[in-house]
Amino acid sequence: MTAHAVTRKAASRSLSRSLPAVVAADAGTDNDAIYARISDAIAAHKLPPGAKLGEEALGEIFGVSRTKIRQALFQLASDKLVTLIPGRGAFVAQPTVREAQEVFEARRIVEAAVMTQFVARASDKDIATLQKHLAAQKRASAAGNAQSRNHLLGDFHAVLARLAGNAVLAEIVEELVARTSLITLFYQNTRAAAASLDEHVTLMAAIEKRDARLAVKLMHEHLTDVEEGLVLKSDSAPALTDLRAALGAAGALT
Amino acid sequence: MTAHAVTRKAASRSLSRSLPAVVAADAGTDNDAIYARISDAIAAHKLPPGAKLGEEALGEIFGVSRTKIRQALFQLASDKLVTLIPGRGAFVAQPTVREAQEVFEARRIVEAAVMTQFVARASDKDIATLQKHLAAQKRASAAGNAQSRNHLLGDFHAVLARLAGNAVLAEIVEELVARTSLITLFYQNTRAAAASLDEHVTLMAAIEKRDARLAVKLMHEHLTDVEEGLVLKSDSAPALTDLRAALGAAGALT
DNA sequence: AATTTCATTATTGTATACAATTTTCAGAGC
DNA sequence: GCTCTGAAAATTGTATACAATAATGAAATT
Repeated sequence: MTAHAVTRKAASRSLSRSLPAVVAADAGTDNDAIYARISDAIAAHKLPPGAKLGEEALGEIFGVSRTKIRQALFQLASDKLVTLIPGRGAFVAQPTVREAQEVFEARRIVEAAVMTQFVARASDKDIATLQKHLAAQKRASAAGNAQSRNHLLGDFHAVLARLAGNAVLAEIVEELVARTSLITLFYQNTRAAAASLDEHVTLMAAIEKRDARLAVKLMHEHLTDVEEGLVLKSDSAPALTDLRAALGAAGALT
Repeated sequence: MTAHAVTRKAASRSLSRSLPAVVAADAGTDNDAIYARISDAIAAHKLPPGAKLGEEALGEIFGVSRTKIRQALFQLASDKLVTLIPGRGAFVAQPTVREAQEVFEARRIVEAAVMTQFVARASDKDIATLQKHLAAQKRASAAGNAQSRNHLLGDFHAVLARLAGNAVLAEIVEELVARTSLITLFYQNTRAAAASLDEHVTLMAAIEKRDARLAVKLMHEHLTDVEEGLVLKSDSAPALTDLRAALGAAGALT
């Protein structure tokens, strides 16, 4: 009984699951497929912060009972993507300015360390993997696919962390990246995503030269740049959304 | 609808809930009281790694249905204290050597940063809070209460992180501290806990002098010392335990 | 005697049913 | 017209029931 099975989160969260696949339609109702679909919808800005996530409504959309929906919602809450208000239900989280700052501060700390480790330990194959990922970012950006591009821009950090070799740190980064995507929705992003891509390119160059000090410095600046691109949005969003539309109806009877 | 309620984890995990309280007996069956009781039992080494956590058995002990037990188990799995094997059930996690190393590496990175921030931002009141906590550690140690002492030794790090002002980092530290307590069970701790206490005292001195550089260095060394105090245990534990005994029977009909 | 097979038992996974709470909104009162 | 009250509706919280899967153990076969 060595028993080191998935701890659920590890299996589900992996942002790095291949990019295109079927984006909208029915992607099965496997246990954490529901988690992934809601999470993706939030990351893709289909579900605005504050949106009510009714259990029965979600159950109808996914064609499962409230039981599984609740599981997914609890997990999303544990990842801070959803806020549970006892007796009232689940809502897409609305990160505060303070929380946003703290997330970026945490990312600078953790990802700087991750970068150091990556440059020190990475094999040529690891670097090649990262290069291919960067190429995919460029393609999505050139193709004008904003959703895919944004997903990949965040995923780049997750992949880098995973390749750095410390799974504990990698999971922390993945969680923080997911929260960041929610933050970028809630606060206007004045900087073009193109700037982020450029910085990834510069970062990659430092990595290829195995210049750890430079790479860490660039990562730090990159994250600060992204944070500074955010500004407190004037007011808040509508908060009421058609769940079925946002999640790309897949449930029973149309 | 500002709606920033508890996200469940935040409310439940806080190691810092006051120390003594009722340790064994029935501490209610509030939603996350169950999480806390199981978590504490693991941290207190009442439930050995590998122990089966049957849903029905736990339900009887706590006097609730499997529904709530399942919630708690999922949450524990998300915190890596419990391993869920699909179709087989829940077991107290058995951290690998690799995982243990990664946790300590992560702690060094995060807690060094936390220390920097604490020294920079802490008010005199914050430092006093920490001093009082250190006094409690000394008392528990002097009293020979191993369980309370161990709890407080870990809690010290969590309190420090919480006082440093970044809630995101604080939660990460709390999670890592909880995992550490599980690790220290699975691997022999050759270093006496007294050594840990000594290092906390030294750490506190550096903090009082507001010597950030020294405090960070000491924190780094402290965590490395603790890690080096661990050795791969000869073989594994019994893995079969009487749940009711471990959790301090509180359920119905004795 | 050891191993395989298969029915039995136990446990987990999911759905449904019921209880408790909150929301909604009509109507009374000011 | 506005606010307060309270019953009805809707939604969440919890328990139970059923289905599916895994563990157990006895009988049969080699």
